[in-house]
Amino acid sequence: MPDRKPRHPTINDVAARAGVSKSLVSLVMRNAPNVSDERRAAVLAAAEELGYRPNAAARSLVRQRSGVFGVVLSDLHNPFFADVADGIEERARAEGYKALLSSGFLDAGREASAVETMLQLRVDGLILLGNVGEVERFETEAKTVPIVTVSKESVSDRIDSVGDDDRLGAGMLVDHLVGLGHRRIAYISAGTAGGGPGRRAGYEAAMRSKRLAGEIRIVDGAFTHDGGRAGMRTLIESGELPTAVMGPNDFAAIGALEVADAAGLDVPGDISITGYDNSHLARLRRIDLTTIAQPAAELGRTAVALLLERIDEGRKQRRHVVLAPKLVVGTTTGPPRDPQQ
Amino acid sequence: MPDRKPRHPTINDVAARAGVSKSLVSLVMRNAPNVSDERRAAVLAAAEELGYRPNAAARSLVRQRSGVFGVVLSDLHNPFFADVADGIEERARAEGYKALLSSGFLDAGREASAVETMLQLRVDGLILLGNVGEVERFETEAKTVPIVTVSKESVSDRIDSVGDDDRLGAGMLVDHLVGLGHRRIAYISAGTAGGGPGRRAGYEAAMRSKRLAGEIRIVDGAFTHDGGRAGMRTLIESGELPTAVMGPNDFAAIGALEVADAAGLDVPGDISITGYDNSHLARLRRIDLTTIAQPAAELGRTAVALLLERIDEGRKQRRHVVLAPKLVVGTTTGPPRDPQQ
DNA sequence: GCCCTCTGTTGGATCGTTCCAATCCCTGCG
DNA sequence: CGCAGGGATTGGAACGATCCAACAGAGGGC
Repeated sequence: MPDRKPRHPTINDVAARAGVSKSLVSLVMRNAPNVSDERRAAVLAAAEELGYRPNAAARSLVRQRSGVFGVVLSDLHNPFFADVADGIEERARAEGYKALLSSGFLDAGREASAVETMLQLRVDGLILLGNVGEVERFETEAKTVPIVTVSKESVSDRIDSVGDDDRLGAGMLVDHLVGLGHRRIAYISAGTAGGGPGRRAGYEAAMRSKRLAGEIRIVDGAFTHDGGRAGMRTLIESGELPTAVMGPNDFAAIGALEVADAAGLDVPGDISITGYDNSHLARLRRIDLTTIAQPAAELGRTAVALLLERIDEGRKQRRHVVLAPKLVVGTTTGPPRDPQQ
Repeated sequence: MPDRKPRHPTINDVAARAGVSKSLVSLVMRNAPNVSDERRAAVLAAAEELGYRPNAAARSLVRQRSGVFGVVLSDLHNPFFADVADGIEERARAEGYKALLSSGFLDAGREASAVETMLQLRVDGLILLGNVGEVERFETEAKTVPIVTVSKESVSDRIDSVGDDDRLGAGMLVDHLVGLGHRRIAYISAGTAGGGPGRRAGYEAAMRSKRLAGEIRIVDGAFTHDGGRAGMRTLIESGELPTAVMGPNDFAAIGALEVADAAGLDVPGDISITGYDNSHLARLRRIDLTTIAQPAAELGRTAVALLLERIDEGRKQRRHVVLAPKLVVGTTTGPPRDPQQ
């Protein structure tokens, strides 16, 4: 069979061509000092001619570190995660690490399998972005690799986390709405993924502290467009429309917004809608959602910093970093038509 | 120093604990036949107890294949790429491969470095999604790894590609606009990335075939929100507003839309706007962009299929697969206010 | 002239797997 | 009873890098 697929040249091929030992090639590749200029040049030339490229698998095997951080994000379509990923990559690169991503497709099983892949690759650190499944599943693996979750507080003391204060953020939205005169404020819930539980708890707590415990109303949804749609449909079909609806994130809030639009409801006249994340989706002029801004890139950078603390400084005890959320008022909220006393 | 970080257990640790040879552990792990039930059970139990996880680096080193496809996407924020990535992952998984992603951050240098990382990892195939740089840079590496570009036709005969017919798609938009009565149709260009050149060429060709060569007008932009904004601003500030503007993709078109809105222009009354991709952004009710639908998931699946043809069937000659674009009419296009003869 | 240091270079062991050939044990058949 | 054949198991040689101890040669100091 002619035209066999050429094999990758190895360090030995380069050594033979440059007339030096493989050790010297290795030194040149890692550009170590104490290599004579002529040999260095010869090795580089040989490598160039052969199209040599170090084999990361072999390197990682002997060095016992891969120089890679794995990022498993729950949903590639959520722009908020893209912002966080930017922050991760930026910081990782600055520290000499690569970031490799994998999607969990909003499914606990596929998420776990993505994590498994990363662990088999022996990543030097693992970042879970808005993961769907229970963080504690990875308790055991955290003994050998540092793991950080973003937007979801971990209760394991081997797993670090970084997020904004979801309870506080949700509370700020309730305060904002109540300040406008709302009382019947519903919440579209999104299960246990990411900041779901915290936001929901924040909503409930804030409602209670405003003496609106009786008005607490939670419908099922999800962190997706469709999830928001479903939640809003439930509310409309119930016949008892609240005057305001809080979505678990921007994505879902926009779904809710669309259903409201389609039902002929005026936003915010008939109903106010809020999101969470301040993704650039929310900032589209025609959407202009009232929402909570999370410092996405900062979240990403911090996640990397937490990994580095464990790797370089050998930190052993858990850290949970909480960043401050910020209210962003758009045009999807306003006073209710008939102010309630 | 107490509490040393535990090392990963190896196949030898499992073998010792189960009282068998490492070879047998290897056989069990790959669940080979001809292993007695009792030994198999013993090995699995030992592996479980130790939390054994195969080391992908070691495996890939000896097997000379990693079981991984690398995906370098130019922009994590572009929802169109997320759709394509879904298709890639789906098909890869079905074929027993993993897909790992890396972002090129819309920068040729960082893109090249992401590709380099993938190559060092010895991925079994590489997919470039809407890449910014010249595909031909990777001509040499394509000798050892199959490479497919999505949304950008390659002129190298070692690199396959899959995309929709950008020229045709752009032509369909021109036809649509001309059919509505438009003549002064401008195009916001986005350089050489992804389908840029094809779409632009399609626009120019269609204008000419409609005998509107004299109306061809191209302003600089980019495949981003800001790129579309800048293009639209240029048009507005020129004082000579066209009656229709075509964006190079949805993202940019929406940026243009926002600038038009902000300038108090009625869309489509004063100006019609079109995009490209039919990303779910375009389908937001409040946006409802006229655009061209690309079969995103199908693009992704096809990209994987092309890799597999090279890997499994040893195909050597180049293939370029072109899928059919489809016009999706929204409410951002309509007849011009003063129909031009 | 001898020893010591420093610079530059080298071979061999090693990382954790897979693969291959070799071995061992058992069963059935002539 | 001997032997072929098959199933189950094993040790050792890869794979392609890094790291370490060792060493050659050039000066320098005494």
